[in-house]
Amino acid sequence: MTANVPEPTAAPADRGAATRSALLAAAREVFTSVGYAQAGVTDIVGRAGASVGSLYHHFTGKADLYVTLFEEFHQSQARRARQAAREAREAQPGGGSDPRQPFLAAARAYLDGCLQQRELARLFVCGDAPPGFDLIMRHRLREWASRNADFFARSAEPMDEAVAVVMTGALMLAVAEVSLDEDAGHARRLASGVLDVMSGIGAAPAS
Amino acid sequence: MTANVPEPTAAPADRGAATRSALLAAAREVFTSVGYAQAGVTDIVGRAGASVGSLYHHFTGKADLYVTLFEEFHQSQARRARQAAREAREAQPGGGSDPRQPFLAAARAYLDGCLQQRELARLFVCGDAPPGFDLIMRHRLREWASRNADFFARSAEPMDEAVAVVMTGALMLAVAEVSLDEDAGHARRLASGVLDVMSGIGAAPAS
DNA sequence: GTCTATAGTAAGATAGAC
DNA sequence: GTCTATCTTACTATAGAC
Repeated sequence: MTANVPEPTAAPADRGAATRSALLAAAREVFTSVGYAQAGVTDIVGRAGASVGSLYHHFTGKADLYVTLFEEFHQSQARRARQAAREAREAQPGGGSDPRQPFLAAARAYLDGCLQQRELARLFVCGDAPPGFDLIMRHRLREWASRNADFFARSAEPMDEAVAVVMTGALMLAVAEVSLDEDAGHARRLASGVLDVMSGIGAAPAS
Repeated sequence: MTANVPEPTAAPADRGAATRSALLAAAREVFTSVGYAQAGVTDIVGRAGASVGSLYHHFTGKADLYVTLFEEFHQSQARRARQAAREAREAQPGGGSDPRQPFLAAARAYLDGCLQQRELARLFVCGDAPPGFDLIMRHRLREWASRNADFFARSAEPMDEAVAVVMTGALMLAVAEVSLDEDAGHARRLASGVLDVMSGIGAAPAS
């Protein structure tokens, strides 16, 4: 019960977490301003008020810093999208009248998030990334879309793989084009247009 | 008219071209076996029977070697696709009965090429590439699809940009998935499925 | 004009003290 | 957990022979 030493065990642990956060924040600033390749590890630790050794204690290296930034961004995006899908599902009149609406709402939320956090989103699609990153991003979006597209499965057979590829591919390029577009208005219209086109894909051909 | 010295000026020039070809062939072998990052320039020039200086005479560096391999692959693919589009257009009964058929034939030819040159195609989508490469590849496929999708424009308004994004994105991911798939049969079926889905995209919604 | 051999350089990664 | 000093690696560039 010593009042002079508040949480003697918790404080040091928080200090590590604070360093980690500072490193991530600094990395975000440096990466978005000069790009990944140009960014030096020394620049990042300098801005974070930390040192090279700290960086390699918390992360495996520069690439890990970059990937971690993306993982956090993607998780945040997925949260928004999940929320939007839930609202769209509840807003529907009947039971499962149109299982595609939640997915489209989620995709719209994802694209909206890219528009709102434009600078960060641009970092991940500009092509200046650690080797193998686009594979990681592709995998994340692939599993995200496949999971959400399970809404389709409830209607008929277990969701055609080809439809998932088309949907995911379209979304991936839309994310890139929207994020890189200088004209915000044009980007917004493009996002809407892509969603319109995607909404027609599930339509059964009158065979 | 000296018969003893056949083309005294052409022979040295051919020698340079031969070195260049040898370097490209060696780079292809090394990259496809150990990947881009792991490949050393010394490995490449060693296998080519050339030297580091030769490499930097013909190319700007290791990245240029990789990009050149892709440009040649893509050009070859585009040639095949153009041929397939022409045949599809000529095979059509009426005049411009369905402007989508040539595009779909071209896309099918592109995917077929990836299946036939699987090892090389895999190199470009595995994620192990010089920084900024996926941006180059995206740009090439984007302009290729936009050019081919002009077939759509002949029917109504100047080709919706959103449709182009969906088509290109779908094709890009299909190329990646098909190239990386271990099971050749599954890859072939997936390619067909994606083309089927794409063929339904242009269909006018009954508004 | 083409190639060999050698040195430069820069940046990320690590070892070990505090 | 944090830091400083050091190292290693591999791409890049250049000088000079054929």
